[in-house]
Amino acid sequence: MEHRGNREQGTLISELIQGMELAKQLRVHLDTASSAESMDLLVQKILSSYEKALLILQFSRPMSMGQPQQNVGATSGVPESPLSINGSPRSDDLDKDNQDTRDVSKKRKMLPRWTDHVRVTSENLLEGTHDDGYSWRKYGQEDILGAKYPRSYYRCTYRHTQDCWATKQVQKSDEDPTIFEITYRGTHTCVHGNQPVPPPASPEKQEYKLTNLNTNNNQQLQSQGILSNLRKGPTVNTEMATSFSFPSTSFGWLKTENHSFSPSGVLDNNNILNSFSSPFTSPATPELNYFSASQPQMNSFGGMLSTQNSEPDLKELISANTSATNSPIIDLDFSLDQLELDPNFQFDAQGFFSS
DNA sequence: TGTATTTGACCCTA
DNA sequence: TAGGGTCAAATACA
Repeated sequence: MEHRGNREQGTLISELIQGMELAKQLRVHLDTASSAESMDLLVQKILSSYEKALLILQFSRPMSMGQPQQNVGATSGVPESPLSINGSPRSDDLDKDNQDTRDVSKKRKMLPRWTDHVRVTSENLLEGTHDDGYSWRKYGQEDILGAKYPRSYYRCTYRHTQDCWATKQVQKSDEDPTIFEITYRGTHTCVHGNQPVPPPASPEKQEYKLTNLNTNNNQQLQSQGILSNLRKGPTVNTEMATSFSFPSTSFGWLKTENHSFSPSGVLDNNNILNSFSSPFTSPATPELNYFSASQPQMNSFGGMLSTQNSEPDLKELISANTSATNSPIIDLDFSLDQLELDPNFQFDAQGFFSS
């Protein structure tokens, strides 16, 4: 099944690339005012390629991409109690279906993820002691290859009692030991936090992420209620910077006196982040983090196909997005960096995939 | 196959 | 006794 999925991915990529190339040719034809017949032929080829790609997606979804329970988990950050099926996730008598469920529970790559950088002061030198408004229980610590300091793993204290699947990883920065890099995964669904617990990202917002990341129009964001939903972030007593889990392009946010956040200078004036109004509150919900993390080098495909995005995170993002929308590209798991999309080629995520 | 992540058992502490 | 940290082992993933 794995091999079949890989083969389908390869075919899918080929079809999409072919479609893109044909679109490029069509553009050349348009520029040179070629005959209507040749352009019509190209259009037919393009449509054919994308139809094939969509067919591949549709047929492969039930097998390798369509794991509804996984999608639900990705949407809300709360897998549907995968561990409670047999009592123990390590049971060797798990049948195949349960094996799939267990896969969801183990490395929950689908969960939205973002990273805080917390500078520790004399007031809280102990790692992980900063108050981010939630109750955590440490469940592991591991030395990470190439890192000076071990990484600690925390999960929500109320995982079992309230089925809250939020986790975080805390690791001391190699460069600056006074900074702890805290990576959050999933959103809290428990009600024990010091702060109001944000509801899981709604499908509408997830859809918004997919289709509107290529806009740097602050007014548009506000009109859709996105900015107004910004929640005050972790209440940390320390100087704190927040960045996001697009490793190669982490954006820094320096906390200011009034507990708001401002760009730390990584981004230039053309960046989408500067289109947000200031003061900017700490990202607290994944969807907003991904908004902030959307790349300055925007291009097509809803603005998410940045060459700077690391592939795993990009796949995460896409999965998170699509899982909430029942889009045909659910769990699309191909190497996006193989696709060199023409900057002028406009994917209309909604229109394109809904036909 | 090596590494990262998660689990459950065990222990400590308030 | 409940809650949290430590640790070895299991497991997923690249």
